[in-house]
Amino acid sequence: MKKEKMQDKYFPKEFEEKLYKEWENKGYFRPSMDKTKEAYCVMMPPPNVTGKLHMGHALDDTIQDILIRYKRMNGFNTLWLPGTDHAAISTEMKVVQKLKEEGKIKQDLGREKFLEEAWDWTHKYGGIIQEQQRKLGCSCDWERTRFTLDDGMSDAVLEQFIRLYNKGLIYKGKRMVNWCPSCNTSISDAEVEYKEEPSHLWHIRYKITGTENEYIEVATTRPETMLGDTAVAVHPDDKRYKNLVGKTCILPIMNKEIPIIADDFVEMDFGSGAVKITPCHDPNDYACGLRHNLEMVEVFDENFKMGNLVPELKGMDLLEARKEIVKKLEKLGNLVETEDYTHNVAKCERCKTTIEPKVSTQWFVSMKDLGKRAADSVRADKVRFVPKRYEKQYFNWLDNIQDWCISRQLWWGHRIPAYYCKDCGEIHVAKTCPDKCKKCGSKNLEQDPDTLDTWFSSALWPFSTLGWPNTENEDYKTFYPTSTLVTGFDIITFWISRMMSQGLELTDTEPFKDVLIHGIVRDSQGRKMSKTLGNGIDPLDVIEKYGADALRFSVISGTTMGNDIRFMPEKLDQASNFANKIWNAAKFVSSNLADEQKVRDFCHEAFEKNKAYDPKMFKLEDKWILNKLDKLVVEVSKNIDNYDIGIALDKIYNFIWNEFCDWYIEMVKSRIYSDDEATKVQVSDVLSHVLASSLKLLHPFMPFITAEIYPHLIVFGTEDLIAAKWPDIREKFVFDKEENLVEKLKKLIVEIRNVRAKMNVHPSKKAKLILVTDSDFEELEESKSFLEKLGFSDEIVIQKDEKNIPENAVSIVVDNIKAFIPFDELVDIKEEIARLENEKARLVSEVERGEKMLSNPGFVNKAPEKKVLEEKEKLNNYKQMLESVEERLNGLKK
RNA sequence: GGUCGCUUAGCUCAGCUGGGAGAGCAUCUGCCUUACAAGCAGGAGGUCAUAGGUUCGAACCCUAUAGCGACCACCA
Repeated sequence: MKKEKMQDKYFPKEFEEKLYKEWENKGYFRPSMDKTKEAYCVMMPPPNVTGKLHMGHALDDTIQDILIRYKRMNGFNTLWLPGTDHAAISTEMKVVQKLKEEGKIKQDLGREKFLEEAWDWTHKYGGIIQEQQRKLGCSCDWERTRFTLDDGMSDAVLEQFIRLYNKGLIYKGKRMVNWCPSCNTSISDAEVEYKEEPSHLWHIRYKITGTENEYIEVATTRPETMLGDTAVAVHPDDKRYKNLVGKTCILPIMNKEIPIIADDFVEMDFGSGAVKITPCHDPNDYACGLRHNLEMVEVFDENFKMGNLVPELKGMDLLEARKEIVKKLEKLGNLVETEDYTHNVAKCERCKTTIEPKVSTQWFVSMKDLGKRAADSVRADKVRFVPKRYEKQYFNWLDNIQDWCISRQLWWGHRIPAYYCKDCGEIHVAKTCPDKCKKCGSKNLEQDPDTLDTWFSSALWPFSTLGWPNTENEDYKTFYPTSTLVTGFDIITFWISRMMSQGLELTDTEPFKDVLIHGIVRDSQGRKMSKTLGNGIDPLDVIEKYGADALRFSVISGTTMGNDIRFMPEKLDQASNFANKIWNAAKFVSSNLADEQKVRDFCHEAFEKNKAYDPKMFKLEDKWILNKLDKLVVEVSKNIDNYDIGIALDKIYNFIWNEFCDWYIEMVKSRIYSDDEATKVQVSDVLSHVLASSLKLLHPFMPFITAEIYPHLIVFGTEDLIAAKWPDIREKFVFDKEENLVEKLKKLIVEIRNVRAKMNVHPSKKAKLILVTDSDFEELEESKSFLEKLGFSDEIVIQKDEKNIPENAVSIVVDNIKAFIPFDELVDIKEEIARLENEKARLVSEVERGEKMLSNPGFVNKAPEKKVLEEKEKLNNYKQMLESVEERLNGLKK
């Protein structure tokens, strides 16, 4: 079969899309479901259904794709399951916004119509990201795509809710929750972020009841809440206020008598040491209020405007009211001081609105036991975090966990499966509405209007996607628990800890074995990419310009797991230069291969099966590259297994560029162009094998270019690289000796070149090269052709002793090889002596260092034996070299 | 406030369990050598933040300090 000629230039756009379609059509993304193979499964963290791909996804997806492709090539039954998340608040906000633009509001529309709108929205904008993931080359099984609001997934959520409820782990309770006045819903602690804002600390004095001029001073950042104060608290040990505890004071403006109480949550050192207690509008105050059985007075109305406590302020915006109240207090003489103060303000993660604490009835998951189990499991090493340090963040969260508020006052999401009897109030938790109340028999039942936190369904992702609660289906049995979870550190608390706790509770096992944490992608200045800064880089623009392979390379090369990545556009140049280099090398190799059948007949299969190499088949440089390649395969495999994918990629990069292209191809060019067919067949075979193997190693990282090139080579098995077998791992490197020799010769060549440059020898001036060596004699004989590359020697003579060396020859020593180049009249003896003196000085210091090390009893006794032997050998080499240099020097000086 | 991380070449970053400092880009020198000038061959450039300690030996382990960053908690 004649191979098609490769395109002249590397244009990724010309084949990336074509290849992807081909892979998808041929079903390569589907798991093999071969029961004899070990399963490997990755669940893609579901992006927001209406989201777009950003650099974070590009990184996350690339890592996962690398793992999946690697495992696939290693014969695993691989499943990478993609999907999207309904993203409750985020999507609902967008739909509300859209309605607003049409002049409609959610409540007028009604629940059913609103949900229709939301589904329309989802269908319209959903799936964009999945198209983008295809462009990136993600080899996930699209046929198994899941959406968190799918029927199956919804059923899993109901099952989860009911099971936890029946076990008493879900309860409904009145609590102080974080309330977002803009989203109009409660949100969980994890959805709150804090932002420093400049503000003031107002010091206000409350008059002690029954006194004329005695006050107690409190400090607050929110004077507008003082209307709802129902106590003043001091620390029980605070001597300043000891005598006041139990007395009462007068709340200004309201002119209300409130108690002074002692509670040890008060910090004596802060402010005045006395705190006003507003149970309805501060979490600490609320807790304190419950402890002391204080009156609960709401200051605000349900829209977070001022309530009716002071009629003239009714309906006023909170910040306005703050000013008014401060004015009033000042007038009344109760304002003591206004201090500048920056404090952390709670903000809604989604819409950045200031969060208000609010007492309301919500559903909670009791997290204490669940959290402990999740933490213990990682402590017992049932799940491995990579890098390990992120375990601490995980523990930190779980060890201090609060109950999880899961109800949201939204419509877009899984509706809480709780039905209330309107007659007797009985709660029924069930998948569908019961016919009648189990207590009073009334048929007047109504479902809870609230929906569940998005993360409640996400917590089930590793198993609900596989068909749970049906644990008998093939996918669940095969792929659960999953293998590796890949995600960013920002989501450890939101997601990982919850998947762990829910997974352990509902499936009785850890949902994954490894957790691979990566950093975030920052801009070139190290800033977070954000919409407001406008510094985001659109991965699609990058793909358009440089190709997906370059993008993938740029986020993986030279990075470490868990560390942030600064995105340097220069790296894209490096990446596409690399791709171009590969392209050209492949073009060269493929167009110069000998007849395919002859190559196959020759010895090609020796590479494919784990056979020992036949040394007679190869030239020195072949052995060198083969040995290097085999070592590379071992190292890269090990690196990927350890998730050191950045290191793995850089090793492949270095091998292909520096070893294969710049040395091997250059070295064998004369053989490639040879008229002798046997020579050509031989070198074609090695060229094709080494390049094809490198492409295999590189394929997980840069799938497109590798797959495009691969069929142009002479390969065994499938021509579709995505399904090719990972290169064999050889136990023994039989050509270590040859590799070593070539490295020496490479050094020698460099040295010789330097000497020539130094001596100003014209390139056209040829010379004789005499190599003297005690060992490796045969190999040196064999390496004559290798050395011919030097190009300046008329003649290469190899001998065992230093006979017939002309006096004026320049000498170069590399390990146990001595080279002499008689430059005839060209050699300036003085310069040569100077050069040798330099060389001698270098060697003396090396010998000194070696001797010092080896005469050090600590080193000899404590260092690993291998290391000591290495050092000994090195020292011997240096000594020999030194001897030879000295000899030569003495000869010249005479 | 608690926890964690980072500090290595001009820039961006690697450096596995301690055993002679690395890559890419930038820069300098010489090459338009028929795969590739998006290239080739060479070179220069580092007290591995600082100060102590452990060790025969420290970029790596320990302690402290400084600068930067992240996460958690939140103080009214």
